[in-house]
Amino acid sequence: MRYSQMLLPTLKETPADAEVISHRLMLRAGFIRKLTAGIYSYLPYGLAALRRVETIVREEMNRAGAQELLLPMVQPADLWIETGRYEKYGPELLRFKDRHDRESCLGPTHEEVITDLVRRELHSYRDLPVNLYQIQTKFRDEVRPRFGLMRGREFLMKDGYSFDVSDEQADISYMKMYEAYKRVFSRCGLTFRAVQADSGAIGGNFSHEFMVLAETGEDTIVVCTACEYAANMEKAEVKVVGPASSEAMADLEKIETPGKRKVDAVCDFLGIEAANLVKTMVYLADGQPVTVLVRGDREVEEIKLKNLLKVADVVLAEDKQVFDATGVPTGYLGPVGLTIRLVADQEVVLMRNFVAGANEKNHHLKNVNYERDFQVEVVADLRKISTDDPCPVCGGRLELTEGIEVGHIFKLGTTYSEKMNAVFQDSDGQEKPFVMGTYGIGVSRVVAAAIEQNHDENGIIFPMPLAPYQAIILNLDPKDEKITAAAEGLYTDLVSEGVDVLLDDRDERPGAKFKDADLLGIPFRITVGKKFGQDGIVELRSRKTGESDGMSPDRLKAELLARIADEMVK
RNA sequence: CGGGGCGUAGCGCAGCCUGGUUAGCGCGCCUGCCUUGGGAGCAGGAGGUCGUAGGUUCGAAUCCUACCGCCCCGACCA
Repeated sequence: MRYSQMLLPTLKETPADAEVISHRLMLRAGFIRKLTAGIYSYLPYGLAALRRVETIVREEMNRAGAQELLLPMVQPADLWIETGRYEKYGPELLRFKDRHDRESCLGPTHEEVITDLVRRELHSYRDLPVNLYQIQTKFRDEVRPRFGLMRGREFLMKDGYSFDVSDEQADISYMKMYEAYKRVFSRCGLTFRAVQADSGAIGGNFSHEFMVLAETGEDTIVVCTACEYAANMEKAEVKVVGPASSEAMADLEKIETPGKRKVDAVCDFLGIEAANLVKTMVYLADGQPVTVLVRGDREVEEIKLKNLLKVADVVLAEDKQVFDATGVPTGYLGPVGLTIRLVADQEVVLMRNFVAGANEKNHHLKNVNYERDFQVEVVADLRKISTDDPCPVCGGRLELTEGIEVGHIFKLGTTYSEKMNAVFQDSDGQEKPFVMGTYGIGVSRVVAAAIEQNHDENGIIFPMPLAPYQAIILNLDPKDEKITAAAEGLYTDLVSEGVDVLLDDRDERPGAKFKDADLLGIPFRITVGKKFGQDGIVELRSRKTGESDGMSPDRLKAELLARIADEMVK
């Protein structure tokens, strides 16, 4: 491609409404332009990067035995009513009526449509397993779109669905996708982790998120420094440390703690550690009060609580709500004698002689003990994991890191097939619901994540597999015949060798061309300038390392081909 | 949906508080000259419903009201 003929509007200054780095660079490098909140046009250069990701995804999906198809984006409400999601999905589902007054929606995901297709077309166990995928624009009417392509309302997604005869077979399909996803992100040249995610009702280790490690990530993940373990913070299970305290139980003692409501204040006042105190937190679980006990220095993980209670929503109760539910002002709540629902983090039952609120203003209790002084409904892992905790798998040291979710695979089981009566006849003649799995990759988000992970102060540094062009040739003086002939010759030769090359033939000064080349992040830059005029030398420079070598055009061709091949992740 | 901020030329901004001829600056764009290894220089030029609507006023970019749009934090979510 010739730069002079390409719609590639680079910006010297960053538009004011872009905050995160990938968004800024995508605007500056002429990738995208915003149409309205969360909705972007892809310009030729951005589309080329998107296509790179798509190609890798296709190759790996096909390799794993999946078949590509394309499902409609406009969907009838009826299907969504069948699964109950028309109500459940909420305002993120964009609904509208067509001219015949039929309720419709824009597809935010395609479980309903694919299940409908499969129930019509597949009837026998002989047809299974089958794995179908598409690469398509999704629309989710996000409350708060942000960060450019990172969280748009309209975005490009690969979504795939597997159908199997049994749970065991579905596990095999799942693992195939797990492996395929690892290959996809490796081939994209990304640093990522596959982490265990919250699999909600399904349970087990059958939900993984693929997280690209980058500071701007919206998720926090815990990774083990010693083994392969990695999990979303929300999901990370806490391994209970140590046996129960063997200390003898002391007598319960009520003490006055005037005005001491916060953990720190109580600890200072009594001269104890937060680890010897139990916090009593009241949550509203779908509106109903539930009390949670955790050690003073720990924090409640609300997702875990939500899953334990099997409710849609948990929020920390406000002071007034706490008082209404318990008759005790916040700060003096404790488990002893409390009459509302009570659940405890597993750590609490191991503690001896701890301090807790006395359920009376300005008073706390000393030497409280589980079982002797109070009972709870459930003991479970309810707190946030911390870097003090050991790895739940190997006991190693944990680290926290930010991640961008670029993929999510999930074993669905028969949830959808049962609701939609999608069944096949098994070898024994019985009708059975398909066992399903669902697998998504945020294609446009992968591009954003790649930029988050690969840039410097001058612009993007594309990993070779995602680069829209592998090399850019700078003709530094288009008015010089000799230089121009050399640049054009190199361009023609490289194109015929199958290299994706951009030729900067614009009538711009050298500085502008250098700046743009850096900004665009093309892995190799070939400069044809006055050194060629003098000694027949052209320059080959790596965007990543900044190293450059002068050489003859012939040598450059061979050298470039070898280095491109070298940087393509197989 | 709660909190905060912002809408003035394609982009980045000033002017607004304290109303007053023709609304400025830098970059970009157009023409010409000149220049060609890190976003040059000179000269000339085009480009504006000051987000929209209403109000106050002799007079509104500036004050008031409503609405619309955009960004950030939170809640939520992939």
